Amino acid sequence: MGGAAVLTEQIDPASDRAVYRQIADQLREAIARGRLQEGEQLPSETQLMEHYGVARMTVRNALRILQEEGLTIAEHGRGVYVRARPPVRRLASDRFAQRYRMAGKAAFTVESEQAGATPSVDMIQVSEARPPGDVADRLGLADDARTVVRSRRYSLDGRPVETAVSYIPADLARGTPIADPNPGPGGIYARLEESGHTLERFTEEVAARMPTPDEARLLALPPGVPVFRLVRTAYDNDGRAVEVCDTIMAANAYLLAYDLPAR
Amino acid sequence: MGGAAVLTEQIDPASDRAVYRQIADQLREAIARGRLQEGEQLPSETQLMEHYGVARMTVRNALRILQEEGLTIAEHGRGVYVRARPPVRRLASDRFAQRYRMAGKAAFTVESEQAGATPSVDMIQVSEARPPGDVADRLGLADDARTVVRSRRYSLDGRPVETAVSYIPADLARGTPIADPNPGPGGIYARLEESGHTLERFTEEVAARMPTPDEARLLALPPGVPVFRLVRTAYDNDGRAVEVCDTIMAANAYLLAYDLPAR
DNA sequence: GAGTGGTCTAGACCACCAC
DNA sequence: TGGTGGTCTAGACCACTCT
Repeated sequence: MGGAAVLTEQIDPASDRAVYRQIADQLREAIARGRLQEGEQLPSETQLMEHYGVARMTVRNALRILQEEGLTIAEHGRGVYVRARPPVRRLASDRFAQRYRMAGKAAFTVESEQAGATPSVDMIQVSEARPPGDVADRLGLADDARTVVRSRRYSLDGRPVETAVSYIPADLARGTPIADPNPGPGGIYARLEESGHTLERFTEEVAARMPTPDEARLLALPPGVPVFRLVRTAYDNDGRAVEVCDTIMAANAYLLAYDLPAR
Repeated sequence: MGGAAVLTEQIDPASDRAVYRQIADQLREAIARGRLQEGEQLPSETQLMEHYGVARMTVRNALRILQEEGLTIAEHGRGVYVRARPPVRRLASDRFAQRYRMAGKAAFTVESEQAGATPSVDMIQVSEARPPGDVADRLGLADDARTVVRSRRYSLDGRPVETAVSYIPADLARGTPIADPNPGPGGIYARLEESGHTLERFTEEVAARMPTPDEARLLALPPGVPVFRLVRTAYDNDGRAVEVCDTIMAANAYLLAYDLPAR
């Protein structure tokens, strides 16, 4: 049994608006007004067909729209449900402050503990390779320079939320714990500082788009959820770029917070 | 005539992967490899049906996937095209610096001129009303306090890119140019500073999601393009929140850049 | 086994666009 | 006028979930 109680209105066949859009409008309205609650099941396709007197494809087109908007999630063999919003992590702009690194904690650990969730990391891969052109530019390296490439996936309470690929110039990383899968307490930023590259500032560039199929798979993204692409560059106290981190984040799991001085 | 030259591969009927996904994969691959260039027309539905030997709905399902991913755009009566990416505006974190306001320019004007585009503003509405609860919280106001509400839509070279709604506590705005549709040179921030509220810092909170139908209409968003929701709070030199600005931005038109100190 | 959504077929008529 | 995509019908078979 689905939420058939919401099936009250009918279609206006004289309307210019396509039938499947009218059905989507009515269901969207029911969700917005709370007549369909988070996690609640929508009427089944069969119920919708019978109520509106339309073919199955028309119903499916309506349901597809809601799914594209990120409002619902279809579960094969079970039904269509109002999507429950995952807990959102708020990333504060001081999350790379030195005081956190001093405590021997990596940024992701700090953020997760503040949010009361259990962090985990998997799919760790470390290699040495030529970086993409835009990364080489950000690092101020020649196109054929080599970098240590660290990629990994972060999860919260077992749910994947973000993938990240870091590029560190090979002359800074080669032969140090930075080139090990486990770089030790405080992460690679702590190692960079120990080797004299005190971190002075970061820049972040934030974009948003729909995920590629690979990204959707790695982050277990349901349809209708975009991703943030966040590219962070770390600079040391000589003004040298010492790391570029290219991150893909499930946009429904993050709120990015920044402080801007006005002067 | 569409880009029928890309129709080389066939479907593997023995594969577990659905036929429409295989077709989508092949077309996506052609786009990624540049065999289908930006702005180029894809093979028509008829051509795809004949080449793969499938029904029209199967072809349309494949094309819908690409559209959801933001890769293509269908134009009724013309064809399906590889989406051309609009020029991206990079928003730097110093865009509210006082030196720009001193020159009598509003932030959007400054950004646009840097990008070499012609800015315009329409749908300007100014009213006085109770703000939403989260806005009242950010402004440190009681729930029943009143604010001047300024909403508008920004366009670049005639293309809408962003809508914004500003909330200013009524005691700061009432009876000043801030409550006029045209607040004068430098915008409302200049007016606030003239009345003694020197701006000290801003906070921005950035989220991304798929647009509502209203947002898609106002921003003329094609399918598969998410929006940024950016909520900015302005604080004066007494630490008082003097404005909250709630902005919806076409995510394919913006790149947000921030500086983070490492201290 | 009954009910759900996922995939696919084979048609139909329509609205829009370019020639 | 012919080709394009947009909408809709009426079926079919399948995979998955729950009981």
